[in-house]
Amino acid sequence: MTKKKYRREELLEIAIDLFAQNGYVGTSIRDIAKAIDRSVSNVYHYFENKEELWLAILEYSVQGLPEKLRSVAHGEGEPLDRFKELLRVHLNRSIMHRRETKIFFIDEERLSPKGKLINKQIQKEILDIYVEQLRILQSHKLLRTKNLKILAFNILATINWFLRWYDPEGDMSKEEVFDEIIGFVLHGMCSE
Amino acid sequence: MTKKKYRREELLEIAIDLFAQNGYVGTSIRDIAKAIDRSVSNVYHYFENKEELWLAILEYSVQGLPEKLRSVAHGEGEPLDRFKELLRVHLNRSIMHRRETKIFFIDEERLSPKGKLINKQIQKEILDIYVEQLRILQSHKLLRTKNLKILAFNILATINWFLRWYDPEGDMSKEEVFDEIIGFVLHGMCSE
DNA sequence: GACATTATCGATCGATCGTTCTATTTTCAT
DNA sequence: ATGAAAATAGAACGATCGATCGATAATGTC
Repeated sequence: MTKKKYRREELLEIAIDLFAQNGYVGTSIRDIAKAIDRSVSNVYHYFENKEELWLAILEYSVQGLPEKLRSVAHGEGEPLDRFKELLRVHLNRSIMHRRETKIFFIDEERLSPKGKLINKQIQKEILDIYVEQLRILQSHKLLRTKNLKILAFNILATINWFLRWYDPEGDMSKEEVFDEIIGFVLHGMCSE
Repeated sequence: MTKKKYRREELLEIAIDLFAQNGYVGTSIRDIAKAIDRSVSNVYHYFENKEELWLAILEYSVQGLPEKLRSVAHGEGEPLDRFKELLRVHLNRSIMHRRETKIFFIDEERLSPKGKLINKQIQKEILDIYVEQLRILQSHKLLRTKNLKILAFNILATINWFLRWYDPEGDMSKEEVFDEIIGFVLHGMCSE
């Protein structure tokens, strides 16, 4: 039982690596099988087809993100502090699931209708969480704009883009970078 | 003479459409040929191979972006006004070359070393332009952070992400959205 | 130890991929 | 009008793709 899970998750791990590096279309079942030194049929033994494998990865990692964000958003404390915590948790989760998060944003247009739907749905869930939190901040007169949706998009832009440039081996610590990003989201680039 | 250019650019236009929609790996030469109702060999008559076609698209559209941004950045006026204009021109250019800009950011990892190099180079050029302008603003004590590179990344995040969510058919005009984004970049989400 | 289940493999399928080849038509300068 | 050059088409190549098949090996249950 645990053995079965284990061998299956080994496959998932390898697939995550390859998908993150070469994308959905750019990764073949043979690539995955070769990388883990198994046969092609072995992959099909654990996953019905290529897209189910892809979706299993999403389920394996990204799918839990909305729930996690919600639990933080609905926590205690000052609204603005909660929002900062939301950003921090989101950033942290992105970096902990770096590969899966990358996968989530590449080749999204190349999935089947079912896959596309799931992808879009998760993205919408996350957007809604942010819009909801922004609405609370707005009711406290803490925001400088009333276009909550665009504001949420801009915030998510900053969060989702950072995986593209952040280098874990760089000279800045994770926390420093997070503070920098959160500062930007809250106050932008200007000093006054 | 113009005929040759014309037929070649017809091909480019179709290729841009398909690449933007299905990505580099997701678009076959046959797809392109079929879409424009020509033969596969005809495509190879105008472009040496698939990647040269891809690079021709970059040259055709995106390659001119750094030059354009530089000309705006080196223009006249107050530094902060110049920077706003820089953002506006960049956003406008993105939306005018919507498909090509999308192409520029998808499948970048799946190119040959040569293609990857060109892609990275253009991105670095653009980043440098922003860092340079931010340095000027910093010397005028207009910035709230000293991490210019991270700040530039965050700004570019907002600009480059907006193509993912902006709907030209939506109820907000282009200019309204631009103002919203520029406001976010300058002052973030908070009112004070 | 017998037996059903699970895991794994190699071979193979038809489809499609990027690319090349040869041949034919069209265009254009002379 | 003629001949070179450019444009186009169709067939084919070897490689690879996702997926399936039947057979074999490993595992767990009774």
